[in-house]
Amino acid sequence: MNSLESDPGAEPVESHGRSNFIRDAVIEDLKAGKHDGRVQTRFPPEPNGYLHIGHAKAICLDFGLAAEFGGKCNLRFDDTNPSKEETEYVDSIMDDVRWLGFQWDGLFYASDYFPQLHEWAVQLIKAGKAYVCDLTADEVRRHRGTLTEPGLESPYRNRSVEENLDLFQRMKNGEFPDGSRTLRAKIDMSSPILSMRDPVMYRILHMEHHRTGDQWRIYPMYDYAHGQSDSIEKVTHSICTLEFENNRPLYNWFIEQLGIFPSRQFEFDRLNITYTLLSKRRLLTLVQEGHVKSWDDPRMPTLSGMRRRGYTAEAIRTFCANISVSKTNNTVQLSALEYFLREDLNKRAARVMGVLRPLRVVIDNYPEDLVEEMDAVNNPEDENMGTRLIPFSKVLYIERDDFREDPPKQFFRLSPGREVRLRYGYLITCGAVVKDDNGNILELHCTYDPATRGGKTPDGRKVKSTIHWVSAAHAVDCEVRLYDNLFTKENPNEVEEGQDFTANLNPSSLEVLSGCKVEPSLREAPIGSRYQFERIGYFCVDTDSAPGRLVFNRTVGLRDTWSKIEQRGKK
RNA sequence: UGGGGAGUAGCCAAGCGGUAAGGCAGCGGACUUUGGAUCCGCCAUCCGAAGGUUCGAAUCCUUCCUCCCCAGCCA
Repeated sequence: MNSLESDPGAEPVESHGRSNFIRDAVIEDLKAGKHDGRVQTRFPPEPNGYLHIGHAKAICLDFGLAAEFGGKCNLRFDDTNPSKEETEYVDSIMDDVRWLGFQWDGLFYASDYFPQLHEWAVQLIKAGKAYVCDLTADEVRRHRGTLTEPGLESPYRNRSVEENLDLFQRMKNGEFPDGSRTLRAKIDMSSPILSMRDPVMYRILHMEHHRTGDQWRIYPMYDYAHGQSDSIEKVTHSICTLEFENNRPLYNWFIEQLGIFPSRQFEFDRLNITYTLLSKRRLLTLVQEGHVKSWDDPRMPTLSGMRRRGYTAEAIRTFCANISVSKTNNTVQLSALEYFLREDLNKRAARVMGVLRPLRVVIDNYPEDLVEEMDAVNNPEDENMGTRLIPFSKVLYIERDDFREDPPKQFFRLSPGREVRLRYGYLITCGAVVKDDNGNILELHCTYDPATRGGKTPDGRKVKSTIHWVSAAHAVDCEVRLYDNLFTKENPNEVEEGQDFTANLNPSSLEVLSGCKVEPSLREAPIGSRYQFERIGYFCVDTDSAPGRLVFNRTVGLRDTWSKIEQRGKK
């Protein structure tokens, strides 16, 4: 997994400076001289899964703001729940952030702050603001009340400071079993804000932590750890997603009670994309239940999956900059992501010719043993990428899709009696169609016009179509993996009663093609390298490749006007 | 239902009292040795609804409607 080190993707990140309400707030604070003009953010993932494109939006915001205003952005792992967290995730997250093109200032872990957090808890107990509660999880829930009814105070709410101190110490010492007691903040059981109804600060968990080992038997809850961690690092703008708006009063409460640096929380909308699931929990399910091969399966919206599929960091950043940041629930169409992907790949990917579904073509009037080297442009968008030579010979492969025995209206490609251009080759005219006993087309016999070498037409004659090809004797065999949406529904979460999102899985999200033919220049193509197969799409060399065994991923297809016309004709 | 958020085109999204930016998608056309790329044009008399204030309202006020989040010892 993650074996694309060859592509650090760390181009310098320019700040786009596109306006959004959080950026506006930062500018306001700067104008007001807040924090002496200091801007500091943080990206705080929990290491319980791989990062996906939704995280990329947050990363671009957090790091982008810091970069734009000369501030700092830390990477902080929110590792307060050892039951879900692993170092594998920590490592992948660091890889992904770097690959996206960002470098953190400080690298921290919430677990670094366990001692300080503990000390503050003791301080709150002494101040009568926290107490040890012996209620079970179930009892706590029943005491919490409902949306419309106030909660009930815990019978343990008014223990003496001494008793609380003693009990908390013994919790810490590991004297009590999991779930038997908690430390709770003493706030207000009748608050209309549920998170203020004496929230749990610490729970007992006899569990190995990925960093602190068996040092702790009590672990702080998110609400008790997050704001203080921000505060310790002197984060000025703590940016998170909308669902945490409910937690903001509590975030502020701890900071105020403790009288520590007042980090301020801002919430923005999380990213949704059609036909895509962006939830670590669900992505974990896909991996664990084997619906995909791994976290970096190219069909996954994880950054590692997208990277393996051939996405560039630049394309993802441009996408994030363009969808902007607001507070509305939204679902961006997949086509928007693909647009920015193609836009970037168009500029950087070398053009090559590759035939996915080969159809043999014999040029009857071409000399038996002649091989000509044809000049081809590597990238019409970038002259600096130069040219290369492609061998042309008597027997070629063309795409099966580029031939129709009985061409529909508007089909401009090859058909009996018709002339087309072989890109950088010659103009050829189709003669005989050879079939087997079942009527399957085996090969085509064509004739070429020697005056059209390189695909030129000295007589000014026009052909309606130019198609790609590969010389049969020189072609390199390879496997090509075509990907389609992982889900068949725009909203994969929309399911019938009794089903779960896996019911919307697309059974043909992966199509493996073998016996594909690519031009010889690709023989030694390194893993991760990206190409445009002319007229087909963008492809990259997959990590499953090995010497003598080339595997390509289709990153995304080219815009396909013909298929649109054809679809329209069918309706 | 108590609390917290949000409603501008098919999808994102600017706009902050002076008469609806931009992008994606779509449609038309030009160009083309990729049906690619590029270029040009079209695409909201209207901003969830209804009232009101104002010379003037997407922007201010009132009421209503819809959607999202919160009742983990998850984050």
